[in-house]
Amino acid sequence: MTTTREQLLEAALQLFAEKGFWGVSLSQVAECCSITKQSLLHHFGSKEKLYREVLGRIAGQLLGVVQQATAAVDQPEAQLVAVLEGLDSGEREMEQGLRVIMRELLDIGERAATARSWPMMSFLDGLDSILSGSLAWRESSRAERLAVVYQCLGAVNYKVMSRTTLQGMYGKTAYGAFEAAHRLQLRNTVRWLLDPVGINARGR
Amino acid sequence: MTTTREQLLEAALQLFAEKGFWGVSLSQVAECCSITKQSLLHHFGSKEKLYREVLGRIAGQLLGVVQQATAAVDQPEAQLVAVLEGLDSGEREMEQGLRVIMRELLDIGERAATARSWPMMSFLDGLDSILSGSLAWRESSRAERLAVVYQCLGAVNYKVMSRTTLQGMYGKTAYGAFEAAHRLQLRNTVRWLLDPVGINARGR
DNA sequence: CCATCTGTCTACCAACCGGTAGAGAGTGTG
DNA sequence: CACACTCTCTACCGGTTGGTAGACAGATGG
Repeated sequence: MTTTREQLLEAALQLFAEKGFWGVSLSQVAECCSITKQSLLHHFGSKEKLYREVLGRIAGQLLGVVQQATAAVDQPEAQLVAVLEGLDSGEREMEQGLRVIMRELLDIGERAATARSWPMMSFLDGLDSILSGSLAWRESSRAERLAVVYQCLGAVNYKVMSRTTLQGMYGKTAYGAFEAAHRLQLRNTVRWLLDPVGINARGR
Repeated sequence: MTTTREQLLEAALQLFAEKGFWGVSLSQVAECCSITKQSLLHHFGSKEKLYREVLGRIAGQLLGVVQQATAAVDQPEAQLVAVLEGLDSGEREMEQGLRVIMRELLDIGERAATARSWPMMSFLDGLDSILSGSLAWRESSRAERLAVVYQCLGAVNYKVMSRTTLQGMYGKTAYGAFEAAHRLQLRNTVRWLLDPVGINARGR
């Protein structure tokens, strides 16, 4: 049985993903679980704390994707692909998490003043160590690896963020074709990025 | 001389970029130009209309980047690189525009119900036609080209969105190294993506 | 000189915001 | 039974929101 607290967190995740921190009111979150705003406040103390808890959940989820990928397969290339496809699995909770993270990225500088440790740090570290394990990037600088990681993450994230829009713009079937092409394209790119033969061609 | 109206639009762009539609109040925008909220409303009628006008400006700006790139150079590869580097030029107004667009992407589904034609459509079309002009993608499907476009756009956008965060996380000098690596990496990827020799290797 | 238009202002509105205080209900636990 | 604890509730707070009504100043133009 799911506790009220958990239901609240789930509803908060969804709403924060859809409308962002400033776009969501506590009463809206509470209403989703058919309780009053004041009961919600009893559970979490403040809006900021609720948000932070949601953020923590997402961080854990992302870390889980990395751990699962590194445990499942051996080759760095396959691991990276597994992570990226994990993020792009289409699962609702994952998409919502990525949306919140993206909003968090956009909002930083505003609420960031209230010292909130960036929860994605360890996730990035995980990806970095995957890359460090590959032949192609074994002796690269951290900046170079981060650039590669960011290129992959950017491609996946931007696509996930755009899903609703693109579906509305092109229709569901056309979007399906795009999604398939994007997935294939990304996999090929990763293969190329981690191909040790191509090092010189990449101009490092 | 810049009119009050233009000053307001500029301030609105900056604030919408920083805090999003719901995070900005009309009084804040007005305060930036030292007038009252009610005077602002006199100019634009409503918050939604002000926002739409800002969005229109950004769309024009993005379109300008594409037109400038296609006018300046001939080869599709160089054109695409020019567009991407135009987006990533570091210019304040451009970064703010991209941030607003990203927020718009995230918010859609919420305010999208109020029938707002997606202003990025023609921008995407421009990139699509650049790609169509390349040897590698001349006979591809629209979905395939869109996948490539999205991969590039995603990489650039995600990096621009993350700038503040990464600078705070790694420091300014380390971020500079990352930025250089990312730029180089992206250019190499574009070169590879548009290389007609590699078509079969990409598994199409 | 008068009429019109533009821009800004003060004053105000109902609605909602995040958060507090405190009461009541239900559930163990001694 | 009595106490404590968890949860939810109603009632309320000061402050802010987007938006309206109407007055006033200054320019423009017939």
